Amino acid sequence: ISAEESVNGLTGDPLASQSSSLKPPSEDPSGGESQPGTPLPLPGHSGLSIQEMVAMSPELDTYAITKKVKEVLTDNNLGQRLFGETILGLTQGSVSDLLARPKPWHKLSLKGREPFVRMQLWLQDPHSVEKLMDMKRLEKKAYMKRRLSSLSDGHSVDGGLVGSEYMQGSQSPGQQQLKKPRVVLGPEEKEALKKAYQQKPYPSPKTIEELASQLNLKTSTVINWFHNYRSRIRRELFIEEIQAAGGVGPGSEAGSPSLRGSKSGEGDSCDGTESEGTVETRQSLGIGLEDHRGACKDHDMEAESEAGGSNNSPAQLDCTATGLAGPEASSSSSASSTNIPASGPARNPRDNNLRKKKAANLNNIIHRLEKAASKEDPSEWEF
DNA sequence: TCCCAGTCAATAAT
DNA sequence: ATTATTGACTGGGA
Repeated sequence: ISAEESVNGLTGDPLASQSSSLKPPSEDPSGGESQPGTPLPLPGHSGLSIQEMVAMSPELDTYAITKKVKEVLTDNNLGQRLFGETILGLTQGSVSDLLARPKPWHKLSLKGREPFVRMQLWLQDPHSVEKLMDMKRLEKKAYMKRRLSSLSDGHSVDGGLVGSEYMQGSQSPGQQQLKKPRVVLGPEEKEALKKAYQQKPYPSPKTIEELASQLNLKTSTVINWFHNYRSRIRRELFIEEIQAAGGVGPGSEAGSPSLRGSKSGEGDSCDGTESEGTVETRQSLGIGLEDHRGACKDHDMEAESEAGGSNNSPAQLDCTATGLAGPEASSSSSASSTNIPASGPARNPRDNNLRKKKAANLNNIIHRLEKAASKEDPSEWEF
């Protein structure tokens, strides 16, 4: 009991970033008063806003922090939803992502560092756990209350809250179907997109358009997919960087690029008959992990190679759909014919599609370099 | 405009 | 019930 959280004076907070429009859900767990845009309780501390603290934070070991946080949470049976909502001001999904794949401190933007600073602060707080547990109890109580009242009272309670609408229902008078159906790409579509990515991480609008129509997807979906894929690949690399450097735990050496296999899964296997290794990817994590940000300038220039492709540099196979319906085809994917990967035996038990990711990233880098090289003076090539 | 970093939020997977 | 995944959105850059 005793929810003695000294909410203290709100830290001025000049401009609350964060705008977010409506946020219907987000039930407010009992009494706790919290504004949608409020920077969160934020541990007492001096009267600094987090932003200020982030700005002067000394460089934290994000990996160690997330590791510790995960440990504390599991040890005490605290879920990441509660933790995220209460301590970080983030949703469960974001927390999960953050804890599982923290980016190294130096690659984080100011905003991106914020959650880590909050976590650090939380870890330092001697009562961190108790406070969270209190919150949990509080929530449970509120939940029980609701249940009980709806049970004994037999019905609706809250006076108008939540206007969530279901959708579905095909018809309904004047309906605006305001409830995104949530696009879900089928395995084949992802497959095709990945393939396209490997040849061209930065497809031209033309190519995107083409992919979209071939896969029967909205253009924006394809664009989004590329954006997401690129950044997620990038992130994977960051992780490697951390693990390779960290001296934590037994073993863990620097030098031998041994990587624990990520989950298998991922049907994938792009290599067709053609050889196996994708180009020489033999970079034993040594390349420039620098942050060549802002070093390259670029003008546009896209060399497109369509069909007849005869150019290509690295190894590559034909692109376009992977045994996908042709151009049109109404059909609604789904079902799918468990495609038969044609190339019979996937002779590759030891997948490690991690290599592939690296290769893809190399292509990515190459892409940028080429762009920079094609025009303008090569300022500085750093290697 | 395109890109990216951060997130959200629906829904898959455990 | 939680945690993991992922298409889409937002805001900042250039």
